[in-house]
Amino acid sequence: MPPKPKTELERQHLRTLIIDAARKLFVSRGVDAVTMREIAKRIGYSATSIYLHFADKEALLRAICDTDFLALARSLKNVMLIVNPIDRLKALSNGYAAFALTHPNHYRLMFMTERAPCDPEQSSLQQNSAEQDAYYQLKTVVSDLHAAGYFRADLKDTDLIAQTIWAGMHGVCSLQISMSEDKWVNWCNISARLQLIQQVMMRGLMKEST
Amino acid sequence: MPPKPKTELERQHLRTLIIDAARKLFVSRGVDAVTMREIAKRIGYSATSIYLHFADKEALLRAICDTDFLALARSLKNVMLIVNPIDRLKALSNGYAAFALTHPNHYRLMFMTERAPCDPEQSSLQQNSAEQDAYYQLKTVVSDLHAAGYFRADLKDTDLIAQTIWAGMHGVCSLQISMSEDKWVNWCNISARLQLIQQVMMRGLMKEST
DNA sequence: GTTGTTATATTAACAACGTTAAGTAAATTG
DNA sequence: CAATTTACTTAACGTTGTTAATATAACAAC
Repeated sequence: MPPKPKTELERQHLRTLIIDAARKLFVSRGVDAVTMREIAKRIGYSATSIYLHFADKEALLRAICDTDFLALARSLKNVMLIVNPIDRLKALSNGYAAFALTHPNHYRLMFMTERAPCDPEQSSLQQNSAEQDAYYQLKTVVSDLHAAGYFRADLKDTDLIAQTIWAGMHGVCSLQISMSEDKWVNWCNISARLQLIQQVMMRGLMKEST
Repeated sequence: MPPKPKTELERQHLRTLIIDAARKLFVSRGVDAVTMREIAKRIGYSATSIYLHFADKEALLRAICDTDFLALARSLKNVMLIVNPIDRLKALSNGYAAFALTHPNHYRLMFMTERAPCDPEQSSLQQNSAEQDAYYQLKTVVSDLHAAGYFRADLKDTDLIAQTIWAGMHGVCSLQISMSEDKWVNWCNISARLQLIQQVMMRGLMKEST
């Protein structure tokens, strides 16, 4: 393949090409199949070419994570338009679970794998953006619910509430992803588990009247 | 090293020697450092000798998991003696979290890593044993609480309740293990998160009167 | 006691991985 | 047109998991 002359910011295009190829590999063949050589093959380049765009595999995986975080936030963008905060929280939870269970390998990479901690300074994503930051989306709903007086009187830290709700959903989703085939446990239907954890979160965090 | 004559069931001893060496490696140097060669070095054998006792690395990891599951159940054995089921559930949750957070690498291996599903038939552990099966321990407490009429009227499936409590605890612990260094989220104190999820579970699952 | 046979371990070696070094061809620059 | 730079490739290295080939020691049989 003949080496072309220098290019402007179509370097960026190549970066996203690499990332997309890797993400498709993730989906179709799982984590272990995502090798530098295989990624390169998919885009018609040599494996070493990837190193012209990413310092190492870790950096590439981080970039993939960024893309996935963005995809998650985008998939939740519409539910943020729901006015009623209770309905919005339910829809947000359901959307989160849907993302996790339809993209288990991506979810694994994003939330279940050891990785150099994500630094907002270095990320391409905008923190506290309603369209790019899923955690901010959750925190917004929690804030709205808090302002409307839904939560129990002793609950004042919106971060703490948000992280607890997240933990509940993440617990169900991640157990489903990594252990649902395990015969040791008599697993209940995933829908039932998702429904109950949401109910429990609501009941546990909110005032009785609700 | 001179090859000794055949041995009886001190083969078993060698197996546990390998497993223990690997587990210590897990603790001290993390998942990536656990290579067949490094394990072998620790026990003074050649890497290929391990294959006389385990089919492959997966089988060894599964055996390590078994040992860890047993260790978890053992660490919870004493709390099972608590008579009051509410106190017992609290103690069980706290013990579970303590295990997870003091042995994060083991916890990762047990509950957060892709692995051939554990088949009770092949496991060395006894299912439904109060001393070897942590899930059974949880289910027992849930059953006791259910029998004593603590749970809301619409909750009848003890498996579903147990799995939901588990998911809540697992959610907090696993997020702590894999994301606590992440700067994107303004993480609250882990103790506060553990306390709140337990409260929420109790309130969410049990009758108001409690 | 020599001879097999078997069990236990070793060293060599392979394929696949991430990654670095060295080399090559096209465009740009003086 | 020579020199440099850019974008890539192929070779190669070190480390993995794993298999093949080999060696050594005990036991059994005659």
